[in-house]
This record gives sequence, C-alpha cells and structure tokens, in this order.
Amino acid sequence: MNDAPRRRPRQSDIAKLAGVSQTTVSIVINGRHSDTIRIPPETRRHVFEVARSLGYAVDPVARSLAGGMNHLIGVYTFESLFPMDHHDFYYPFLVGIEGAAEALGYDLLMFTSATGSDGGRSIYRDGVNRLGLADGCVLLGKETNRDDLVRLRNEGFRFVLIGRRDVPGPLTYVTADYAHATGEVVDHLVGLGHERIAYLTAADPGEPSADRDAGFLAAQRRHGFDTGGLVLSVRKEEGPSAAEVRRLLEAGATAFIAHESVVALRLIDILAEMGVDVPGACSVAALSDPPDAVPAPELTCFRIPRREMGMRAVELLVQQLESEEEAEPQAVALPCTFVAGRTSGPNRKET
Amino acid sequence: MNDAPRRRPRQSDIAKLAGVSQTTVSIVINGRHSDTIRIPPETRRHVFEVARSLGYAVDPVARSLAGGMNHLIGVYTFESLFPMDHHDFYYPFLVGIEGAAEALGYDLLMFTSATGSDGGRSIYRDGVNRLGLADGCVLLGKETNRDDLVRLRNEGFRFVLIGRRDVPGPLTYVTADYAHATGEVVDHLVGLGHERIAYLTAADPGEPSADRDAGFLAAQRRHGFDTGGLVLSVRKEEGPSAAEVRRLLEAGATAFIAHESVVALRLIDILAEMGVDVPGACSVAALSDPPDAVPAPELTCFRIPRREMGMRAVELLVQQLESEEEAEPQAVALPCTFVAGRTSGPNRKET
DNA sequence: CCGCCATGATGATGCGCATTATCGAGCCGG
DNA sequence: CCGGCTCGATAATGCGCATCATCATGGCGG
Repeated sequence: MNDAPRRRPRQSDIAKLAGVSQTTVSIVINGRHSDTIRIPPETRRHVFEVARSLGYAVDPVARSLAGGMNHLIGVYTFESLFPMDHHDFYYPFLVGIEGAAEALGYDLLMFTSATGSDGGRSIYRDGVNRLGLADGCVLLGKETNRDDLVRLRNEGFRFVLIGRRDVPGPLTYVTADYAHATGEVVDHLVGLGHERIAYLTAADPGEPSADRDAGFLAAQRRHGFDTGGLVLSVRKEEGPSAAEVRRLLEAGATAFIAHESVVALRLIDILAEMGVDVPGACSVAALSDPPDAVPAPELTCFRIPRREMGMRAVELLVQQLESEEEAEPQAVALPCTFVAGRTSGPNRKET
Repeated sequence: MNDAPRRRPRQSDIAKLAGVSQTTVSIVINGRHSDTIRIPPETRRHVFEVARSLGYAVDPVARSLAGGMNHLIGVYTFESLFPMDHHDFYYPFLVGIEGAAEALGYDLLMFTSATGSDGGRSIYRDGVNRLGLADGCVLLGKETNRDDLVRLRNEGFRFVLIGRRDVPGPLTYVTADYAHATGEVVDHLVGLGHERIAYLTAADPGEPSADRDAGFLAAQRRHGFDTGGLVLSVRKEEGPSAAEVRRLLEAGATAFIAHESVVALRLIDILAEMGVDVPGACSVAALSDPPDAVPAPELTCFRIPRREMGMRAVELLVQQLESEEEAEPQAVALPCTFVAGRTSGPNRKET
C-alpha cells in the first residue's frame, strides 16, 4: 500500500507520462484544438487515457486564475438564506436557480456569511468583494443594498438581479409582471360587478409595490372607477385594523385588494369576525401568492413565477458570461398566473 | 466619468502607491506580521489606507492557488439538492450548515451540477474534482459513492460526512445515534407491556438501517423477548402488504416498529382498514421522524437531530481546517429525541 | 534544390497572491 | 573598527493552468 499522501496529479504529470508538453495537455483537456491549433485524434486519445489513468482533475482554482471560467454562479441574498422566516420566500427561487444551473453545468456558490460587523449585509465586507470567486452572480433579497449594486456594476462584475431595482444606470434583472397581474385582478373584480374596490397597498415602499400601484392605477383609469376614501397603506406585519376595515366598508367598499397575501388573509379573518361573508357580501383578492405553509382558503390572487424567475436569471447570466462581447443589460418581466379563488364573487350590493 | 473598465486593483498596485513591496502588502492584508515578521503599525496603517482608497479586494482565486484559505465550505449532496422530493430530507441539515458556517465566518459552495452523463452523481465527473475550490467540504446524501470518498480522502482533501459510512479506513462523520434511539423505542414498548414486537426493517441496506438493526438486536437481548416470525423486510416505497400485516398479527404481534415513518403511517392505514385500533389493540412506532409535510397522527418515534448534525459537521470541519497539524478523523453520534406519540399504548392482549 | 505552406506541436509567460530566503541599515559591545 | 544582533522590509519563487508566439518537420510546387 502506498500510504504517502499522493499529490494531486497535474497537467505536467500527464505531459511527462504521455510524452507531450503541458501545453498540449491543456489544449486536449479543454478541447481547444481548432483549425489553427491542431492535435491529431491519436494524440488526444492518448492524453485522455493517461489523464484517466492518473485520475486527473483540473484544478478549478488554477484554471480560474489563468482566466478560465469556473462554471460557478454565485447566489447572494441580502438576507439570511435558510432560516425559516425567509424560507418560503427564497425556496422557489432556489429551485429554479439550481435547476437552471444544473442544466447549464454550473455550480452554485452561496454567500451566507455576509453579515458585517455593522450588522448590515454587504457584498463588500472589509472592502473585500466576496463574490469575485464566482463567474457571475444572481442577487436576491428585499433589502437590496443599492450602493453595492452600483459599485458591483462599475467594477465590471457580471450579475443578474431577481427583482427590479431602481438605480442610476441599467441593470440586468428578472422580475414578475406585477403591473399586468394587478390589472388582471382588477379586471376580474370589475367583471364581477365591483365598482368600489378598496386598495390596501404596502406601507413599506419598494419596486414591486410600486409596480402593483402602477398596475392598479392603470386599471382604474381603464375602468374609470373611483377610489376616493378607499386606499389604505398597510404594514405587512400588522395588517389592517378592524376600525380601518369598517371605515372602508362604510365608504362603500364591496371588494378589497391587498398587496400582501398575509394581509388579505388577516382581512378575511377580520371580516369574518365582523360577520361579513366572503365572498357573499364582500370580495377579497391579493396581489401575491399565499405562503404554502398556511392552509389558506383559496384566495383570489396571482402566482408569482418564482421558480421561472430563478431559472431565467441563471439563463440570462450564463448567456452574458458565455457571450464574447459585452452584453447589453436587459430586463425581463415574467407573467404571473391569475388565480380565481373562492374569496371573490359577484357584487350583490345595490349601487 | 471614467467609463474605462478599470481593472481590479491588486496588491502590486497598492504596493506601488504606498511605496512598499507587494510582499509587505500581502503581509499587512493578511495580518501575517509576528515576532519574526515585523511591520510597524505606521506602515500597516498606511497600506490599509491605500488599499481602502483603491477599493482593494483580495482575489480569492489567486489566494487559493497560493495555498491560502478562502473561508469556503463546500456542500456536496449525492442527490439533487432543492427539488421537492429531497427537500424535507436536506433542508434541516442545510439550516444547520448555514447557521454554523455563518457563525464561523465561512461561505457555502453548493455543488449541484454533478449529475453525470451516466446518470449517477460523482465528485469526479469529467475527471474534475470540483470540490477543490472549497477549503473543505460537507458531504451528504443517501447514495454515497464510496469510491469517491476513499479517493477524496487519499487526495488529502478535508471533508466531513453527514451520516456514517463504512469504507476501508477512517473518515470523519457526524451521525445520529440510531442504535440508542431504537433501544429507547423498544424500551418504551416493552414498558407498555408488549412482548411480541413486529419489526419492519428496511429492505434497502445502508448504515443507518444497520445501526437500527443493531440497536433493536441489543434491546431484544436486553429484554429477552423473542421475534420469531415477527421480522419483515419492507421497501419504503411500497410499504407492507395487508397480507403481511395480517400474518404478523396472527403471529401474535401487539406492537410494530418500522424503520421508516412512512412505512409506519402506511401500516396504520392498513390496520385501520382491518379494523384494528391503534393504539388500543396494537401499537405502532417508527425509527425516524415523519416528514413535516404530512399531517401525521402523533407518531411514536424519535426525532433525528438534523439541524444539529449539520452544525456539528461544519464545526468539525472548521476545526480540522484551522488546526495546524493533521487532525485525527473522528466520529460523532448525536442523540435523537424520543417522542412518545399517540400511536403506542399499553398492551391489552392477554398473554 | 530551394522556398513555402500545412501540420503538430512546444517554450515562455503571466494570472494574483503567499511564502521563503535573504538583505541592508543601524546599533551595540568588544 | 569589526562581528553580530535586531529591525524592517524585499526579491525571488511557485501554485496549476491557459495562452501567445514560435518552431521543427515534411511535402510539394517551381
């Protein structure tokens, strides 16, 4: 038995054994032969055989240093990845990311230890861009650090965002078409005869919320209804108060649209406590999908195509990475699928 | 505006600006000064300032090539990581792994693109050991490729397994103490007066199953009961047939122990169909925990400390990585927690 | 018989960093 | 005035690979 801790074989080992140069080995291993760089099939086969017999493995580190690709896609989340509270949010994205990465032959580099000493997450801990190991990166998270984004882009680092972010200058991102989906929800309710639609927007601002607002506004204009006294800003954590809901009802609301599904669910509870039947007396819809964990009533809402967004982000990134020229930043908005649930019904109220 | 794609600053850039050598910069950046390698605080500060002003970031690739640590822990799963079917299995491990990694200041490198053309997963696909980028690796998965393990170890690569694996030579691994936990389940049933305990072992072999078998055997010896005609080998996917269950009942079984919780649940269904009350007429226990997704009856079983196993694996790995000398391989078995559910009760059958 | 082109390679170089061995300056004791 | 010591640093080297420029050989047309 050879107990000596054998060194990993390198290209030069193969070269020596095969009687060729390290250069040749590199060319063969990487299939870099072409019209101008010629290695006859015989030599190639021989090199491969020796490589196999040695159990050769390309050192991805060295390859990367020498300018090659590592087939590594970074995944950076601005919040902690696995803990339970973010789980439902991130998981579908990850499924898509993993699927696409696997299909395209890339591995995933998950940056988890990014909580800086200041408590905030940043790509640049200690001034060190930890993402540099990856060929490119998919960034997700609600609390995106915009300065980091700009700096990253200016560094020439390739990345794709999941979620639209407004920063000066173009970015490549994948988002869901919240505006259109919101329009569909409004169409649905209007089609059911609702004219007084209460709108529970998100108190914390953000691009996704802005998109929904824009979609709502457009739909409102299209249908020409009025929202006087029917708009309410709601914190996701708290939900609306019973008093607020009552006020909206008194203002004539026959339907509610809430940004957050949890808010919608909370609302339904409140309505139930008030003895208001849903969807008999009042319809409720959400502008996002309910968490899987909660066995929710079949909420009228739309599904955010998270898995597809993850996949698409990776595909975009790889496309950029593998294209020779500097690729143009591009924005992709994937459609949401409208879900006509059991929390919306025809307007029974006389107008 | 400087639109030119500025190169990433390197140590030599800092060196030039600060009027020192690249070596000095490296020493300062890595805090490598000591009694023998002296850099006065003044110089250090100066170097740091220049580094910051340039927005310097260590290139982890180069560092890795040069033998440095990257604070990267690889996570390699022998099955696909995120798809739904494996989700419940892997997720708790990942939570633990992420938590420990974050606490210890390591990032996670998740190797996903490993499904070879032959269908099987291997670390060495295309001869490329992709794990090399990580300082060390946590390996998980049911279908462990033992050859890979041995090869990895012989390469001198540092890794920790989650789950015991029998291979020639020592490995560092973290497992759950299935044997002891199995003993506890048996004790519980015996304590309830059961003497004829049917044992539904796993048809597919594997170390965890073997541990359970060993624990059961030990408990059986300890209590001195007989299992003649009461042992059944069951496939997880199929579960026991009604005929088999009837046979076991006719052989006098008053309690059942199944390796797999899904088998136990299936068994309970079958017993219900046969009109046998659980736990009134017959007790059922499992030697693993039920998947969270299934709203199971409160099964008597034990919980496998997956999160802790993940944490511990990372801790062991980091310990090995950060110790100067070659660390001894070590095995850790974490205790499971027994859960006295509602599927086990006192033996009412006359003996 | 010489020049030229296609073929099949190879030697040298550098990626950015960590490390090893070494070195000059200054100071002190003899 | 020289040997030896400490302090503060540095030049050189190599990690394993990809790439660039170059080269030897042989066949073929002129």
